Amino acid sequence: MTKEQIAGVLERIALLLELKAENPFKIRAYTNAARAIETFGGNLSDFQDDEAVAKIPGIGKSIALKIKELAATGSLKYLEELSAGFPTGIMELFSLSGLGAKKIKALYDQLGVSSIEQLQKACEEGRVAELPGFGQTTQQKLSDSITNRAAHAGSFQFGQVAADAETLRADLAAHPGALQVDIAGSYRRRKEIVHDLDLLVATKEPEEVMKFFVSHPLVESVILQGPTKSSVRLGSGVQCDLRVVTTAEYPFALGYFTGNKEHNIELRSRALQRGWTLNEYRLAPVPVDSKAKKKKPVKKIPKVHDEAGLYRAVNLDFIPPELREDWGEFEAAEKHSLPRLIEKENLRGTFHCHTTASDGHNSIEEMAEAAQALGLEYLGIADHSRSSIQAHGIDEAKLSSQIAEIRKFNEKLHGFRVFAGVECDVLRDGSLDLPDEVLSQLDYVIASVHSVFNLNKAEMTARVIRAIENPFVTMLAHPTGRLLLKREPYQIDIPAILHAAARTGTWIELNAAPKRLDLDWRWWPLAKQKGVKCVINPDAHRTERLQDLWFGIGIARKGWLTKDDVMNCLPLGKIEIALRTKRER
DNA sequence: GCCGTTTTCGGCCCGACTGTTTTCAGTCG
Repeated sequence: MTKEQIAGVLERIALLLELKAENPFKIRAYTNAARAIETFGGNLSDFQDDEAVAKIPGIGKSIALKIKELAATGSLKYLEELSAGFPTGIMELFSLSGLGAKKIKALYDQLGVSSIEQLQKACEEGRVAELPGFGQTTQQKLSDSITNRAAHAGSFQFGQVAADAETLRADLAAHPGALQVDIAGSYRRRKEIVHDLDLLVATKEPEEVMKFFVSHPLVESVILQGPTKSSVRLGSGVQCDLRVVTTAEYPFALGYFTGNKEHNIELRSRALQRGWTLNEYRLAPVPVDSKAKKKKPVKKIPKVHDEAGLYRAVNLDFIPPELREDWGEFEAAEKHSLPRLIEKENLRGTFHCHTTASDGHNSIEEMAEAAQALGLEYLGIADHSRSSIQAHGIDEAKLSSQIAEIRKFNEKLHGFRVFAGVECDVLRDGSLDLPDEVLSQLDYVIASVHSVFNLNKAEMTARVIRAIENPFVTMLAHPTGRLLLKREPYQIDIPAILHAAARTGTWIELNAAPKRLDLDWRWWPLAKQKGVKCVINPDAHRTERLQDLWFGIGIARKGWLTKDDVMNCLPLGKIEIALRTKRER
């Protein structure tokens, strides 16, 4: 049984306990345990070892035994007993916004509603509005919620919401009443998937700013509106919350709404150690507790004017937003060993781009011009090889003429260079789609898997390792083949791939296209530890998409990478040497 | 049900907003 499946069972138990109106802290214990299992990164091959499982913070004896039973038998008696009290369909009601356990229980007990379909019918017949505690408005909201639930499912690729987010940020910043504006939340942490947008404004005119926000043209409907907090639904379907605070509160609110839950808990506990409580508004002395036997000496609360001041107050270096995942950043910030993360300006060129020769939409000249406009010094052209029929892959003859075209084009350029490459398919057996004689004429080669995704882990891993053992292969593109929210990664042993990449000196791509963002940020610290170099590529099929490099920078920062870890931060002269050195290994 | 560098018992985050109420329960993040 996988971690995810176990976590799913624990979450289900929590919901059932909620329906039974159990002790809320017991319910939270199950929710916490689910999260603990999900995010547990340690080495635990066997969930049947209940003593080891109980050592995971948030999991105790009782839940560890239930996990053991699950892992051993695939089922859980406790869950079956709990489930017996309710029809199976009732759980889906939790997915509707505005519906929690209490209301679901009331609908079930009094109307016999136990599925979304039955709820819809009850709303249409006006029976919901007649229940005590419900009314016309609630009935209408539930009905709307059912109609829109597919569109509001609530997961978006970062790139799908970025344009709206930046428009709102800019328009709010232009409002005369807005003193400071940021997009906080998972967006600021550059998560590859976001569920909502959290905007924050410092102002002396909260009502004016709120009014401006809820009537913005991107807003489709207003979910709730108050003096300090409003929530709206944008036309794209994403929910967007705005919090309004004073300038003095701003750094606390920005910190509070940026860090993930675990990061914030750690930050608050550090404040508590010093005798302070931390919330989204301020740092304050812990309220005097009459029951306390001894009084803790309270340190003087320092003045905080910005986020850096907030971290300084608890003896930490400033932690960049991308790292606020409770993933080792506190230890590093304490030891002053946080890396100096890569920035957009560090990029000097990029490699994985397509032209009209295969499935791109622009010519070599147009792509080169766009790269220059972005301030880059070099651009690699890598069209698909012949096996990628769907992408109009090119054969040896076409590739040869493209190489000649690029060489000739370079003669006209000054201070900028186009490199001739190819995105060469890795065939089923790990051999490459083009012979070495052809590959040797190029400046570099990208190896990519575009077919036969369904191999088992061992076969896929061996296939890719064979490909990158070819000395002409410079880099491995999108190593897991995932398409965020659309296609799962294929089965592949990433640590083994990284090991092989370190051995052969092969660079690993961080594909910056927002639908991929592959290799995932969670693997980059391991890559770095093994000495594997990163290359950030936009996989651009048209000039505008070169700007996707920006998404790649966000993920590289999340992966703790510096400019020294990323090959395309090298200037032109040095990258030319690096490309030659790779194939001479 | 989990946890403990004061505690093995007694805490466990809490503030914002809405709708249905006449002072608050439910939901959300």
